[in-house]
Amino acid sequence: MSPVSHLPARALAPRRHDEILRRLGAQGSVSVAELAGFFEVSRETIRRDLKLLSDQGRLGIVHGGAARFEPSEPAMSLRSQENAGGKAAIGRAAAGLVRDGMVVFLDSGTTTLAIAHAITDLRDLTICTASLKIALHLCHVPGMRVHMLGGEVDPSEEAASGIDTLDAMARFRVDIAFLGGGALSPDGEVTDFTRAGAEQRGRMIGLAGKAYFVLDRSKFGKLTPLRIPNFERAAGVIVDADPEPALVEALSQKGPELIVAA
Amino acid sequence: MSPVSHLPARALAPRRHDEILRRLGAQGSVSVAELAGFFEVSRETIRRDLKLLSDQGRLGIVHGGAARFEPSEPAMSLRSQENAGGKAAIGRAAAGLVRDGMVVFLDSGTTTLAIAHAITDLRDLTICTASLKIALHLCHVPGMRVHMLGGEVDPSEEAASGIDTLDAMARFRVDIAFLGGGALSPDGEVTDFTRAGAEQRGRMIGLAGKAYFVLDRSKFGKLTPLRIPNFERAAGVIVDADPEPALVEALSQKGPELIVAA
DNA sequence: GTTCGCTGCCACATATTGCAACATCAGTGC
DNA sequence: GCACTGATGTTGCAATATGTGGCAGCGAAC
Repeated sequence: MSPVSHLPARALAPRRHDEILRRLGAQGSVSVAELAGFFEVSRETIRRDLKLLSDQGRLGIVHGGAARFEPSEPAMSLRSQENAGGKAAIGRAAAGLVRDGMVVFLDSGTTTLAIAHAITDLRDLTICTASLKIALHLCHVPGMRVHMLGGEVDPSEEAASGIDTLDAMARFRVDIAFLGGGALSPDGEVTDFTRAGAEQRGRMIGLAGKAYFVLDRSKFGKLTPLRIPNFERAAGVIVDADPEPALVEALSQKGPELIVAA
Repeated sequence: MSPVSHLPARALAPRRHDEILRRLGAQGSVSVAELAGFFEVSRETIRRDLKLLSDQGRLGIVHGGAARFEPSEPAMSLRSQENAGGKAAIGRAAAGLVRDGMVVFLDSGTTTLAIAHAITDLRDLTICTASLKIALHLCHVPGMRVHMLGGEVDPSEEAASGIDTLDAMARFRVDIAFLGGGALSPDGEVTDFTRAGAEQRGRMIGLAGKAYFVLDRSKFGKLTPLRIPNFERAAGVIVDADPEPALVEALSQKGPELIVAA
């Protein structure tokens, strides 16, 4: 029977959505049965709610309920192992572009961490980064000033991100920036996993005197969903192996110089 | 009819995964039998969960259970410190003051790092810290949001400090703050080494609902040059041993409660 | 009255789980 | 080193919970 007659007014859809999102924030996950009981509606209704919120990208649906959305990228500890040699070569090549006294921005990521290890010979650098590990490493190197950008910490990157980070970034005058990326697409463009990441990197291209992307060979020809704004204004792309000729050609059309690290 | 289920609510898969990872973070390893008992599911289910998480590279499977890869061992990093036992006791006492859902500020320092290790059992905390190591540790605990405060990194503290940090701090509504200090002076006051540190801590006393200082016994009776503004408005001082009676008396005159951790 | 959106019910598809039988592993005593 | 033993890991299968799509009832808006 329909639960109309003497029951208190049934919760409106937006009210359910608010409550669902509130619970998600509080508990990390919600179950369909639990919510159906709470709102006194059928499971189908809850599922439709979840489907809707999922389409908006506000949560991820799992069997039996929903969970906070987390873009799944392999854990940091795993990625740092992959292609360590290539990353080190990129690190050395990148370090060669840096001069004493510069203000250097280092993005989060395992390749940029390799750069952090490669620039310890330089003097009087000001480092600007959102990566916890990079900050932790470089702050112990004499003659370096490290500025940590604040923000909400993304566990998969071990770095701050979000509005506060963008905000903090804008305060610096950066001589040279090294940026990571999710992939080097076949048409010669660097793309990213998340909207926020793409935005942050695109912003930095504009802020830095010179901006280089660093991508190891495992990122070649992959596809991730988001284009990086301003990409054509980057100074270069540093890689650790020759990409496909078509990719090289496409990249040279766009503008950024291709640097292959030995 | 109300579509409420009368079945025993079974834990959602993501909830199990969160709990498993949380325990891994806290204890370093988990056993299949233990988890099966806790969730009231069969061992096979737990094994399937572990297999899944292992495929994602978030843990390693061993005979009888699972262990984590990264040796960010709480035990190791803390044991290497002086008076590790005392700090751990303070950590537990501090964790006892925190409730699920709170916004917690953790100052930099080894004693507050011990608190970070002790609060991994709690749920849905928002952590606000300037310490790189605290952020790095807690960002991997499921159900915690970590906000890193930006600023220039002080190598001796491995934490951000300075004007940007003060600025970022002021944006948060903090329920409970745990602050370090340079010394517990004989007249029952917490003092600090630097002007900036004293200022930052004094500011946080005003911002937080409750502010506790944490000081292990090695800080008793020492003298450092700077008084902490607002000290008398702090909620308490947590220590790991009974101080001199005179010091206890002086402290009780000022206001903050003295908590001696066992 | 009609249309439209939301909801609940139903039948059927799919996913997850527990059980049971069997294979392996880590100790233990000899 | 070897056999024994209890605990742990694996696999196939059946039971059950959950997901999906169609359809109809009910109000609200027009």
